[in-house]
Amino acid sequence: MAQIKDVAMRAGVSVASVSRVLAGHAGVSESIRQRVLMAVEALDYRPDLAARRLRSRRTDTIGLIVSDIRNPFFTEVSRAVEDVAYQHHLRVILCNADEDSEKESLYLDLMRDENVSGVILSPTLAALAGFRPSDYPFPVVLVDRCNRDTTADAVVLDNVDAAYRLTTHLIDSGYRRNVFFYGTTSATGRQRREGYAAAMAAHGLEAQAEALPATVDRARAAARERLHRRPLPDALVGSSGLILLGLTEALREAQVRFPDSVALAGFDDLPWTRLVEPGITVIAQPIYDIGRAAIELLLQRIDKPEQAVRRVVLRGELIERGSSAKRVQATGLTSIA
Amino acid sequence: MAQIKDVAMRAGVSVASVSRVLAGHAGVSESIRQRVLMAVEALDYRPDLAARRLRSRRTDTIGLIVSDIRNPFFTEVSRAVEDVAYQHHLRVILCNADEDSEKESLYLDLMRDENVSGVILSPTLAALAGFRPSDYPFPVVLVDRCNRDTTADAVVLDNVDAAYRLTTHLIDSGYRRNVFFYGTTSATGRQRREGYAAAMAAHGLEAQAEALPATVDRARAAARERLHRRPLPDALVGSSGLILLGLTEALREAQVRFPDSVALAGFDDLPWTRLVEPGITVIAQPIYDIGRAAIELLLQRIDKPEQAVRRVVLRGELIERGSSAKRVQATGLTSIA
DNA sequence: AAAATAGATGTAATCGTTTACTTACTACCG
DNA sequence: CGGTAGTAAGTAAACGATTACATCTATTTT
Repeated sequence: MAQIKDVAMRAGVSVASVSRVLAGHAGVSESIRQRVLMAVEALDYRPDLAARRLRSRRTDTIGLIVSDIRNPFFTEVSRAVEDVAYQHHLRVILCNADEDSEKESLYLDLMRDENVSGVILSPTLAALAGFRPSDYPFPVVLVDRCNRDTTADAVVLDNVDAAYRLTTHLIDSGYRRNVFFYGTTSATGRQRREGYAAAMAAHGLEAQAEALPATVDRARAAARERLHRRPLPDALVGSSGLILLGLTEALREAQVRFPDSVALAGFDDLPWTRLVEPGITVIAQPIYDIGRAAIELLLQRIDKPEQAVRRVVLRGELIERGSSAKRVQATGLTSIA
Repeated sequence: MAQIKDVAMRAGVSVASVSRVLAGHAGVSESIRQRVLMAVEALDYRPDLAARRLRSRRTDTIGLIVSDIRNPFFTEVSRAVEDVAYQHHLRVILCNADEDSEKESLYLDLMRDENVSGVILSPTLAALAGFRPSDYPFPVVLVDRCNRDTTADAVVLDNVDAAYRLTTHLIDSGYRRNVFFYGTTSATGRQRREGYAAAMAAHGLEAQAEALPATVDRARAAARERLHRRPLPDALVGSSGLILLGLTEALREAQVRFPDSVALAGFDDLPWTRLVEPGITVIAQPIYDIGRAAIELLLQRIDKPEQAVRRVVLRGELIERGSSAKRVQATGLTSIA
């Protein structure tokens, strides 16, 4: 394997010059530049990254810590992050913290060991409470989750507003007894519940929110249980893609047709929400953009560590489908046997 | 930041002893061992990974190169790989090659630069043709895609057999004019087409296979086109989860009900295949197991580079659902206006 | 009891870069 | 014309571990 000194020798220059050419530093004559590049080419020289990282104290690596890459939201975020990162010659270390704050801080320690240039984090509630960027030896950008009072770079959806609009849409469509299933494990679920509650209150309706861990299984179980209680809800609302999936499965399983018996709506415009007849009304998040904004914020922060803290809030788009079709006013006939 | 010499000083031993204790090497007395561990604890010492990697020439990092992490198949594979890798204190570098052989070899070069311990690769056709593990400076395990004559560690599904069983099931259920939509960009699609063709031939039926790039959009377009031609197929079969999704969208869009007008079946037991009424018949792949087998194979290969080449073939499970329900024998009445 | 061996520990070389510092040269200015 | 910048290139000292090799002690062997 060719080393930098081999290149230097072949080009008839010092190793310092080779290093300078490769780093793109100014102040190196064109003739040396050319000779070095030719030698690099001829020897197929590739710098040893371990040595470079040791000496330069930079790793050009970032960490991405999410709860679970299998959650389609984070899948898409990770794809965006990786696209942009690789374009900037950065590596990405992906970590699944499984909504477990212990695992999360384990991974954050790992990031320190790796001496990463920065981290994109979708924090657990524990990490978010009293989160201070200065507690970490690297820049951190929060994604998807962030409290109102958190002072850190962050990219989030307008959760409260989106849930408010979704709920209002249901009410306007004639559904009044709307039950909101939300994840308690993250700040996002709480904020969406808040928007839901506000919309219900604005119409003089009683909020019924069911708190649960944000998994498909738990959502299915909770919905199943709720469908056995009376009075039956007018609509079920899921605060995330996973929860919405669980709700949908429960309705199918109980053979409750929507929107005839119970309407349905939720978050995340995943392919299946279009396929399930008659289509599910959702708030579509610009997920790829969220990921891209996060990595771009991080790149800027790495570049200018002292720059003012910034928060990017993206707007969710309401997509109306059959699952929340305007209710035919035949009150009293909507309950199932 | 504490260094190894600080630890050595505090423990009253040499740096070599500290290194040996941390590496878990034998031949170090219990008393020194204890003193070192206490000093490490007291100073919160964390070894510098760049230095370690430079000197030891090992990175404890592996590469995972797939076409697109957003493909649920690879999402699940990556989760399995990461789970096992982190358990073994290995980092994972994830790369999306987008089914582009140029990008793929770019990433393979990157793996060389990173001096990874090994790579798990879902190869493009170009990479697979004449693939030789010895062409790479690191061990490679193939996943999902592999030719009959490829001599390399690999983990794949019994593609030919699975497609054969799926097709036979359709034929047995009364569907004879079955059109197979398969991806040409990977070896997997071709193998599944082979199984399909064999099953059709075994029943004296004419195979109709539509080749296309394995994306949702292309599959939807191809199916849409086919649904405008006459005679209408008895069944559509998709050779992957993405293709099956495209087919399903096309059927919905054309308002063709399945299985009444046209039956439907395919690969990958994704959550939505259960939700779409009346459920879609699929071959379920043990995806997590595929990923786990791949990383385990890689770990063993790293451990014993000279070990014989191994191939793990996992069996797909046929899950029958409504989309391929036994046809009511009312021949001639199945075409739509 | 001397020699050989094994085992624990320490010393210092090494991994392959980047970069601070030195040197050489040129050009400009008073 | 001497002195002073300014620029381009080179020399060698980091970076912080691991590990080959040397050393020392204790034990076994002859």
